Amino acid sequence: MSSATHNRDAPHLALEAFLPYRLSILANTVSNAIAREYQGRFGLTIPEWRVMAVLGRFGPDVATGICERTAMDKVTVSRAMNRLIDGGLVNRSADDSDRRRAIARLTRKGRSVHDKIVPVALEHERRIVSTLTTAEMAELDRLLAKLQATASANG
Amino acid sequence: MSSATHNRDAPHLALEAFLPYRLSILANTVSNAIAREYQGRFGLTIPEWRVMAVLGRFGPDVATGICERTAMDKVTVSRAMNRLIDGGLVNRSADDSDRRRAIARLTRKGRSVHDKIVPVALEHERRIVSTLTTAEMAELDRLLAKLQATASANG
DNA sequence: ATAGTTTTGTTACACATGTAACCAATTCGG
DNA sequence: CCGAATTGGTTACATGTGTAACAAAACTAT
Repeated sequence: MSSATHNRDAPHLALEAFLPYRLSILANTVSNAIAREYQGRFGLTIPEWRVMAVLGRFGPDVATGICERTAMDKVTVSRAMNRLIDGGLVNRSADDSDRRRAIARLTRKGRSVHDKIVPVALEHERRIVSTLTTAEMAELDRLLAKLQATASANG
Repeated sequence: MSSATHNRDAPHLALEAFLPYRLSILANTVSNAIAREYQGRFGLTIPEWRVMAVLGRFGPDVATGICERTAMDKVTVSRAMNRLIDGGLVNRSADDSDRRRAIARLTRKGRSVHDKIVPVALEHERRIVSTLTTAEMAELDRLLAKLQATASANG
């Protein structure tokens, strides 16, 4: 096993304290843990589940709307939607007033799957934040919002 | 444009407040912003830069060690290392006491690139956290550590 | 009306990724 | 010792991803 000491005489990045790195690890750990559940039980990928969550949360929507709400690429959304349609979880109907647009909505089956996953996802989140006090949760909320605002602006 | 109101009478997930989702967006926003800089200027991918950061931070190491420190898959590390070796940024020498192991280290060129990127990465991080007070930074640090510990345990 | 532009969504391509299978070196058990 | 299990690392395959090119529909403005 190599030493845990770091180089003192050269510039280096304290990776274990570097915010982008920590955020990335944390986000992956959390997302993957939840994803395992709905991938195993329902065969859904992360983009697929996100599309369903948006439809369940905000009602029928066009692909562009889902892009905005999920921050996912439109290609990713397009493909996720097609897989959901193949699986019978979502259907799509043309918008008569603008035939480029296709309005997606959860099917009865899709709604049923959605309603089964939501509690699982919420329970998972609850477990993860369960070590935080109410005040800490509020503070986390505030800090994440602040960071996101700055990061988006600098993007 | 569809309404911003949500479904009140069915279970739904308030995506915009859902922690895994927010973490994922934030981590991607931040990582991509920094990645653009070292991809554009040095042609490095995120895994490649992470390998270099670990070698610069902790000194020569075997692939397994890098996997542990970065939480990246061993295949990802293997490929990133090979690209770095092709580019002359890293070299590898067999460990005589265990010839399965190959110890990677930054070349002079690799060290030079590393030393150019570190300040850029730190400056980027500084910009992002610059809206936080010292107390908020400390709190963020604490909260992320707490979340990571719980998430890892539940993984 | 109609040419040019914008918007919505899909397809083609190039590339990154993880799982699983694999090879080679080492260690473990008898 | 010697075969079996383990470990370090790479390769093959299937899949996921984003950029760019594209097609179709709808605006815009003469």
